[in-house]
Amino acid sequence: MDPVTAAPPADWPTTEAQARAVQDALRTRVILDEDGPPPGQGLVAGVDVAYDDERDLVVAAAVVLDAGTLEVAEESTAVARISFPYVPGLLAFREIPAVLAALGALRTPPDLVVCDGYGRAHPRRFGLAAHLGVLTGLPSLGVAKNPFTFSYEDPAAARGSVAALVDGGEEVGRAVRTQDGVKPVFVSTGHRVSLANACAHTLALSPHYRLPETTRRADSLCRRALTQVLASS
DNA sequence: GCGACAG
DNA sequence: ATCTTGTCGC
Repeated sequence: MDPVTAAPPADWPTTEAQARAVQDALRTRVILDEDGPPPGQGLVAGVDVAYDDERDLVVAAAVVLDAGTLEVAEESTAVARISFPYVPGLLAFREIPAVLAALGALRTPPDLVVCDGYGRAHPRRFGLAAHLGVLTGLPSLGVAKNPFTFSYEDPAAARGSVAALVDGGEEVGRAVRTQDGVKPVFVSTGHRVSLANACAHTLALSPHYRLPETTRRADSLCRRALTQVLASS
């Protein structure tokens, strides 16, 4: 399937101050008191992006898996101009236009969206997963590969072990060991999903590798799509 | 003030 | 994120 083309909204922020103001306004819409869909059922979408800084391009992929079998149900991709520089804490403004377009190109909306990065674990409690959840209305969570600026105790070595991810004395996420003896991933809630459920989803989606199948699939798809785009221009 | 900092 | 081959180990 060819990538759809995306453009940011006319009022997309230009400065860091504007972007932080958008986060402060939208964060009030995050829903934290829902458990979210049950792990192992329904459709789960993984989203990720790949960049070409030279050509100022970002390619997003959405891969929908059957949560029970982890088989691919549907895939989509989208291309956009890079709409914001990378600034820690403002990652969403770089990725969201392309990701929204990829999600919008799906025939069936998923029951849950799994993002690369953070949700509630964020300086202003409004990382990529929370932002995407609010804009789509879909339950969402974030799985990051690094602890960012947060602190945590190393979880026990066994798969399934968890430890709190702490920011200013508050548990903003969890370090989750998805494979025996392998570095944990860092899970936080996005929108309409509890932290416990977010961790359960992450484990259910990671039977064989450190990262969830959703993000592995989305990562490889957006890289392939970027290569395609570059080859055909 | 300086350094660190999701992707 | 991205630049990048072989290589150590199960």
